Amino acid sequence: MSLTLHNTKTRTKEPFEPGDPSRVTMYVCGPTVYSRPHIGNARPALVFDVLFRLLRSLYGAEHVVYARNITDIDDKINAAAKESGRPIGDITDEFADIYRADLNALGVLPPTIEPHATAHIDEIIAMIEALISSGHAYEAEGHALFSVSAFADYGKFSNRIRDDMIAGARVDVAPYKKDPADFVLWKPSSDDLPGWDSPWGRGRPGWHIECSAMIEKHLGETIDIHGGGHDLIFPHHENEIAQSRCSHDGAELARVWMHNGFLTMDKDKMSKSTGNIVTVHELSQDHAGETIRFAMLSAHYRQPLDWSDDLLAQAKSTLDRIYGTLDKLCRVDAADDAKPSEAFLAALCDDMNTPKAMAELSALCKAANTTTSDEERALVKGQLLTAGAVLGLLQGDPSSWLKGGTSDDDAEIDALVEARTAARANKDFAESDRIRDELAARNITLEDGPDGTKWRRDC
RNA sequence: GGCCGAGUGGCAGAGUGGUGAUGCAGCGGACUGCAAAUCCGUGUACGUCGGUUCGAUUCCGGCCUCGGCCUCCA
Repeated sequence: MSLTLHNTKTRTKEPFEPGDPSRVTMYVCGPTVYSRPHIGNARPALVFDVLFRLLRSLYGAEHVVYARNITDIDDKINAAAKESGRPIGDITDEFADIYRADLNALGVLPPTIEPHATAHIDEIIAMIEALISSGHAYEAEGHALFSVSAFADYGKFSNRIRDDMIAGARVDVAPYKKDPADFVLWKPSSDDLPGWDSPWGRGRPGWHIECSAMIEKHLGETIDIHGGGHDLIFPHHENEIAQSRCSHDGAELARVWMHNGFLTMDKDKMSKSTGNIVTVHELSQDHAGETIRFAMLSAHYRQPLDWSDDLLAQAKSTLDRIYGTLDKLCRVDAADDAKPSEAFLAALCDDMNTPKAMAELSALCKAANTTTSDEERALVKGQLLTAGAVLGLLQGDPSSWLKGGTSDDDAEIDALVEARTAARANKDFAESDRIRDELAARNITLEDGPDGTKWRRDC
């Protein structure tokens, strides 16, 4: 199955061809750790988790190297530290842990490498020094600045014309800049801010340089896939490209650039600065991580997605149906050589068309529920489970899913169900219906089937 | 102003130059003691105005509306 991916660089879908199929490299811009991640922050992590799983299944788990960074030096972190009076390291550690825990709850696999910016100061300084000595950057008043005029392709990636940007007057026109579009590689730190000694004095790295330095160190000069949110195309990725290519004799930084679309709430961009957010933590209080994951993947990753309670409710209903099907197959062993169906893989390999892939899941459910062949049931069960694994879904115990996990009153419910079964055996339908009504009042729904009565918790 | 992207049936959301994905919800039926689940059936959907075409939701152009980036931002 050949993989096709949309490349931001060319704005088209292209066949994916890694430089080395035995070492497929992917880098995704991770979080700046100073607050809890909101569900919008989780989209790239989730989307590229699916790509990570897909690449592992296509090239072999040992042949994919996925790096997602942690930015632990940043002015917002400094501000949070000052406000709370806590040491910066405390804050970055706490929120990095929360980030990992929140993503874990959504079924996101840990990346192969999780580089921290502060652990790569030497590499950052070395890259800046090289850029200065090659004439692509310069020092000014304790800063190191990248000279955009030294990179002829600057602006090509994000399709931006320099004069328009400067005319916008929103770039920081600092007096020490040779050109208003030049951006900071290194900036001085006052004594109360974290800083490292450098050839340009005590200071800290600019925003973009950490990614260039960490990619070079862990993945190489040219990587296969670079991902992130749509808003990072400019300036972040444009600047990364400038730094890295000028450090590497013009070698391209990434063969494929992928950018996920944004989440909205009530049609407005979800953004920390506007407060229009819901955190992963909050969502996880009321919804299973798998429901949240399913909801996120129900739209194509490049499309905008309006996040709402209704979206989550629909995701839950659909998952209930699939798990209900799997529950009916509980006595069937999945086929030994199980693998996802061709149609499912074809959908995912078409630029990660998760909605279409999920439609295939429904087709499999229908097949399972209509066939009379045990052989086909085994086949379909295997296809459902292996397809689910690529999406990071459906790996839970179906019965447990339907019951909403384990609860203190499970035994009591089981007892009532047994009592009802006894009543039904005696044709005492008044009593059996009374028990069912009693359970219904507690959001318990019963299903009488060939394997006896099953129950599930609706919420 | 420049640059992106989007407008699909009650909702979500794929896709395609010509037989109306898929899920949720609704309706009818089968099944069931009755339900539930499941299955079967059921919807004259593609912002708008033109153009190309035998034929356009799908291609081209104009327009309208909405969102994003151009400053930190997933």
